[in-house]
Amino acid sequence: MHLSDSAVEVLVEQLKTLIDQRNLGVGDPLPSERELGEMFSSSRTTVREAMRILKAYGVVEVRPKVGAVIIDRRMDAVFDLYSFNTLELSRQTFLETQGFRQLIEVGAADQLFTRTSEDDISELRAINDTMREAEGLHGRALQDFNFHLKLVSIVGNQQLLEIYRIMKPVMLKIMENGVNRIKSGDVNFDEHAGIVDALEGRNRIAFQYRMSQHLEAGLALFKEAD
Amino acid sequence: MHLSDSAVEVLVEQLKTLIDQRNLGVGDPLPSERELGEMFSSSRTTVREAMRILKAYGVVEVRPKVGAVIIDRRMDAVFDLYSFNTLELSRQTFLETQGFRQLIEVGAADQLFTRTSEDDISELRAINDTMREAEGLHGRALQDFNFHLKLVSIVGNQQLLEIYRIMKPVMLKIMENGVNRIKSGDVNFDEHAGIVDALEGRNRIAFQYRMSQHLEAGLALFKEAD
DNA sequence: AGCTCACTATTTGTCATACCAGTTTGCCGT
DNA sequence: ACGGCAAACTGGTATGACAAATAGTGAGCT
Repeated sequence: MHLSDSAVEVLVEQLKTLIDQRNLGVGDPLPSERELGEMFSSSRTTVREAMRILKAYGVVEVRPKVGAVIIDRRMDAVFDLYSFNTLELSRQTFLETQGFRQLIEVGAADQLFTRTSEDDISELRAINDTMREAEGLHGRALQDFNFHLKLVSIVGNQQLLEIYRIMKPVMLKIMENGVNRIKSGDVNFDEHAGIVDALEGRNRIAFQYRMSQHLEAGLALFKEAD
Repeated sequence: MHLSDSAVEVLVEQLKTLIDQRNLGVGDPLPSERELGEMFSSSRTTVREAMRILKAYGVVEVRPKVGAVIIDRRMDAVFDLYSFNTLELSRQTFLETQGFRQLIEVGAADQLFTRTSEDDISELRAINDTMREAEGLHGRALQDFNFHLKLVSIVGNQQLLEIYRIMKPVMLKIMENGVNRIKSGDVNFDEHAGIVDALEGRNRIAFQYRMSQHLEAGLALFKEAD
């Protein structure tokens, strides 16, 4: 996939296979930097740059004298990614994320219809109420996210939940933009309410139409902004 | 946030504020490594390690012999995190992966119906033919994967494709087991053919039913194998 | 014996330097 | 004004050196 054959990136792959082959897990140590350089015929500079990548990914922790041990703080790494608040979301990031959500949340109608309970409906409405009364842009965006997260959680797929957890920071930013620049909080509240109604009544057409509209609004704005 | 005293991580923060202060956005160039070292009284080694972090975060792109420019591929970076520990992940989430596929591929019927062209249909059938004639378990599983990947690619969501790319090893394993222990290659071929027929005829009920059946088989195996 | 503490050896962190292989820039001659 | 060519610049890697940190060792004391 990677066209660039930078020695560092090659080394990262080699380290990956090393971890794989030796069946190393969390807590297991890696060889020292000089040793790795010896193993893969690279300078320590190259090894260190590769280790920086692994550290940035949150898969190794390095301490002087003790060396590198395998960890799994990838979630923290994701959080770090979005410490770059200064950067505007790129158009591509926005479109992809929103498109993905649309695919999931519109497409999950069938699963939702068979799985949603009365309690789920109540909870969705409660979250929506909370959102309307939430203070500040960030607070409303957070509740907006919680609403959609609850929807996805009803589907009951752990991996999907994990993906949403990862994408949470991006989604929050999108929602802040959406609530801020496109719709007032009340419009958002009404749209959510309509979605819940359609879900409760198992109205497939209405659900998918309203969900599409709900997600499309932000998408359209961004498309024309290009 | 981080209490880190490491010079590299300090430098990362400094670069972040530099980007902020100069109001740099996507496409803007950064000073050269030597220049940055001069600015922040650091060696080029330190600068390079900091740049590695930014690269891993997907916020800068470095073109050799030219320089670094700001980008925003943080989404890609997020999914790079999951290029690690595929084996371990797979054990935990065989069921979830299959459930996820079901969610996507059954749920994407609407998108598929509006987007699928004649050429897509032909290609799907060609892949299916290739699968029937493929040699060996692994070869058939690979073509099986290609069939489903093609389906997903029709949906046209880049992020979803990326997820499939990441899950590929897990899916291949599932498929090898499926083809090996449950169905003969011919059964698999027939199921695919039925799915393509339903897709071509825009028969929603048939498509979703057949796809569910097709994916459910592998799921059942792992349920009982557990 | 058991505990304390200083020391040693090893490892990471950072730096300075050098060289390579391309890219950009700008000057020079026409 | 323009084309071509060389110098300056840039990232990629290697090497060697030293500082800082710390796990492990072992001497010395109680």
